[in-house]
Amino acid sequence: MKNFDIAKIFYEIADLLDIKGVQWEPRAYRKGAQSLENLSEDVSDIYEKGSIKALMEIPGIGKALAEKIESYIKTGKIKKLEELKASFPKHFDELLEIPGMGPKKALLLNKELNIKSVKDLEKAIAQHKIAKIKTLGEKTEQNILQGIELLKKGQERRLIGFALPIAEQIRDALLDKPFVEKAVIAGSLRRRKETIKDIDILVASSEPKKVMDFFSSMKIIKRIIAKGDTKTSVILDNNMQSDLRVIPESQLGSALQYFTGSKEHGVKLRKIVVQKGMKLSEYGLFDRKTNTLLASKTEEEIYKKIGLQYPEPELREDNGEIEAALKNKLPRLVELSDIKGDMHVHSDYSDGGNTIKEMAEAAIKKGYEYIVLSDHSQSLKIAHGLTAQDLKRQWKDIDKLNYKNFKILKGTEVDILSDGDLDYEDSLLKQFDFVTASIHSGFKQTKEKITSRILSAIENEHVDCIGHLTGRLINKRPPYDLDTSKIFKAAADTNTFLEINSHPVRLDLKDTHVREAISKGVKIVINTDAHIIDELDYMRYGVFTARRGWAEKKDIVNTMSWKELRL
DNA sequence: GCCGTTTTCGGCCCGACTGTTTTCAGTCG
Repeated sequence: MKNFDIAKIFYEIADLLDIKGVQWEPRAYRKGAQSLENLSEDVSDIYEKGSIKALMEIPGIGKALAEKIESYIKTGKIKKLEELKASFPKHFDELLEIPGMGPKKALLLNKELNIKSVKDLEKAIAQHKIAKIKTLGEKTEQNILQGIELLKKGQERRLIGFALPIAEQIRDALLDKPFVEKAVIAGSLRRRKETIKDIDILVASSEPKKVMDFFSSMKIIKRIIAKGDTKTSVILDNNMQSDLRVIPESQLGSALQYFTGSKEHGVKLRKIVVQKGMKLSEYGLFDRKTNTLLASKTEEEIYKKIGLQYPEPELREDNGEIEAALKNKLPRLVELSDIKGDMHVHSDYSDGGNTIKEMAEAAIKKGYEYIVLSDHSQSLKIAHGLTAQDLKRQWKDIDKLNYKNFKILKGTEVDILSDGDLDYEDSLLKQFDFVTASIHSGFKQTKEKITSRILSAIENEHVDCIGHLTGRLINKRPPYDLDTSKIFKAAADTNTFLEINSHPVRLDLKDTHVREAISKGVKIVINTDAHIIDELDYMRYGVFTARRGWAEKKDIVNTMSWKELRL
């Protein structure tokens, strides 16, 4: 679909126009881009049916943007972007990726210190030049430095929500080939870590050369680092590294065990193997004395022969899973198919991109029994937070939508305000079926203050759940300072649920929090916080996080039907 | 650059937070 490619270009144009100091236009491009992303139909199809005129029917697309879409469909290029790019130094737009760096600061730095790239900027900071600029200062210099560090980390490790779809695309392309028997994603992606450094793929095939040739000629590959009989390493066009290994199908299990990791899990596992008079490598499990092959085809066989319960990949971090497996005490992890509803979704009543009806019908398609419509509360003006009057209208709308075997529950994502009060009165809160309370302001308050804000929300009898507890945005914003153990205890005591927000940039609670919370008796809800129907698909990332936190079905609230929930 | 009238120009979500400038500009969501 071309929609997303064009949207990306529009976003780029918007950024560059921002640097130029152009007013309003960037907003128009961003709006147009968003609109394209929300479109279910391919723009090329729309264009073919009714040319420019049909394109202009799309909200946020006028004559100018429609012409640019036409140009992209016809030529694969948009002249305006090329021209804008040409008017800036080559890596100048990278500066905007630094958190806290906007167009104005970037332009100022360029003017005062001739800074053209992140590299130039680092040099200037090392020489302490930023602090000396009139309108900037010591703090700003430090903040920029931290921003650069965060940015670099971000480049090292990409979000699983970014990496997994790419890995799946490569895997599926391989599976399509007749000379590929099996293709599996391994490494940290298979363990479902929240961030990923490179993409590891294993292929079972008896024709390794053909596999390597196909892989290294794929379109998304930018550069080949190494290419051999069993292993090929490449750099993808998104700058991630990807390693492909080819083995005979008979060794897929041992190879998968080896290349899934983690390293620590493997080390400890092999220690036990040695104690038992065996040896384990990527080629198989062997008897140490006779060198006879004991197992290699599947991971299940291998773990069984070692005398261990099979650990799901998400558990393999040497966090006690080997000890538990020896005693046959591994948890039976929750699965995506256990999820019966999404308890935190938005609609176009606040800042969502789809109507209640559209969200509901997308949820029905996923096989859910319910959603909890949880639009923002009144103080969050930026997101069109709902007033009590808006809610009355919304509830009427919900009541009109009456589905068989599917329920739209009346909820809210109510703001926990800076002073700790909730954004709605108790008399209103009690009318909701389900109340999620979240923080969207005052991120930099002291640990005591933020903790007490959350504790008071937890203690409110009408609050059912706390949304994205720590507020972190992976690689972008650190979590706020919190006393999580106090919070987990209070949540358990009051039977207030904690959310795993499944958005790949949040994953909040994170895996380790989940495990701790569950051990203290806290119940967890896995939500997507979807603002458009496509984001309902984020559910799997939340489930991954729950599994990495050793969560079972019984720990997860939304594995229950809405009747069991008794809302 | 889009949209919707007041029908061809003027408005476009706006408040919190930060740092530094002392009365506000830049960034974020």
